[in-house]
Amino acid sequence: MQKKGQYVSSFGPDKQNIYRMSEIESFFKSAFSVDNVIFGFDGGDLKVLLIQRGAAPYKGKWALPGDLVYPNEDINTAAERVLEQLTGLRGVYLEQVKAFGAVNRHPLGRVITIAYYSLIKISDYVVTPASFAQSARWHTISEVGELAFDHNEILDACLRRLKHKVRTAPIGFELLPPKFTLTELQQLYEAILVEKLDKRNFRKKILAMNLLLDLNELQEGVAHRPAKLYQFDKKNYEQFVAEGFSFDL
Amino acid sequence: MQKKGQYVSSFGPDKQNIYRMSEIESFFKSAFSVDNVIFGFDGGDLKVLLIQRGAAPYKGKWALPGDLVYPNEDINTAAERVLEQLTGLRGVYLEQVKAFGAVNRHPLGRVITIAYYSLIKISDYVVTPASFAQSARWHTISEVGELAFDHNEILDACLRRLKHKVRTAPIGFELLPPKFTLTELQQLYEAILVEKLDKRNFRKKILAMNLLLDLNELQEGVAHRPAKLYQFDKKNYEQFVAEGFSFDL
DNA sequence: TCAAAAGTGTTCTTATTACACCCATGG
DNA sequence: CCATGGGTGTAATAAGAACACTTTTGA
Repeated sequence: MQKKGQYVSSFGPDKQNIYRMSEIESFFKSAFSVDNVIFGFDGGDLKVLLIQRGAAPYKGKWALPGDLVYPNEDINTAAERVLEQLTGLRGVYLEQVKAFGAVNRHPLGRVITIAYYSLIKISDYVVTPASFAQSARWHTISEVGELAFDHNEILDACLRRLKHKVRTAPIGFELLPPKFTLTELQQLYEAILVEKLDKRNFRKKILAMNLLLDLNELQEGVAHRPAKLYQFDKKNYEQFVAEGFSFDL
Repeated sequence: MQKKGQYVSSFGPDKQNIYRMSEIESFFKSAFSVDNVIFGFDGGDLKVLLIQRGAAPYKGKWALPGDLVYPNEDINTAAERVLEQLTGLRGVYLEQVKAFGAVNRHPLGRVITIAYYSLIKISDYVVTPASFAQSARWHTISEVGELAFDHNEILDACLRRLKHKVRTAPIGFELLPPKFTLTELQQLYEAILVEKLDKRNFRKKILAMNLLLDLNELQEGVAHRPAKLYQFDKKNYEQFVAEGFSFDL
């Protein structure tokens, strides 16, 4: 550990010569990456999109999709790029969670990674022809085994963040098709929160928010009473927020 | 932007030769830093400890204390080191918030920073002889002006996190001396939340949690009825958490 | 006519809010 | 004896939890 007084402070108040390479070059032998926990929902389970590694280290292991951040690329852009390269999707919900920076988290060098999660409609995802995408598969959250690197820890942190966020912001809809039934919505929440919810209380609460647009359409071809279809009313939500409303489920 | 199929994925499933320097060396021309929002409370205002920069860039501007992360140092360790070098304190509350990685956030190179905040008892802080610490001053949060780099954005993010966390975990006590009155505790919450609280309701709620140990001691030397002194009961808190309790104010 | 999921209200309990006066001390 | 902040309880309202039966469809 450095002794007191050598403090640098974002290139330091006291270090005039911070750019002498003899002093500073070792700081530039590191890299940063982004890793993206891509969540999907198939009507029953919450899923995460993992790729199987084709090269060492951790060859054959499942891992989160990620990549090194390019020198001229914002970290958010890097996360969007990883998502788009794997799924072809743009403009989906994406949130940074935190950085993971243990010294030995990557066996081949010092790599700090920034963890993101994104929410996609699983039906929008089609396997792209790119070779890396061939090795991608959806995994049910509860059945994810041991992952490469510190990716289990990253997945856990993103899951915790999602569980919290889904109760305080209307982001659950990002995982559903544009038209959905109240039961589908409830099952989504139950899958994320890992908790059964009371049907009547759930419907009462969500409908009272006035965020769902009743499409006056019904399910078709189901062997039971067809459910009404709803859509998330984003315009209303934004107006309510402007008036001081905050989503709370 | 890279074209599809060149995806690397934490050194990639498909890149056998990722370590050929011709391909990868440009990723290692970056650095990471930590920046630490050190909060304190003086009985009236929430404060943040800033340092005045003595060198370009942003010479003379106030900035968050921070430093580059050493090649063999965990990021949390780096944040602890920054805190200790500036304040002499160890083992205080410290939490990572998120990474900031805009390409041009640092004018002299590509530096991604990981933001932390910490909570210290302002009375424990004494200016250390180290030269960098001479330039450190406590600033009332509401009076912080324009800071160096993207430090206003970082401060805002840490403040938002603190506001949330202080309601869901008993971390407010980290900012108070070991013995405190209920009014001091309430004023702390009011300063952080920027909101007046009802005295009776606040006391009822906090005392009902059984987290405060009544020390059977009174304030001395005050020109009014002396208040009872309390202490945070960490043992009780940990036991309650184990039993399923969660702090909520 | 059966199976399967949709849809719908009320009661009870718990938490939140609003609010005003007497008390103990030092100056 | 005055000024200052400490300390206390209750009633009204709102939010959350528990709970069961009828409806509509396809097979």
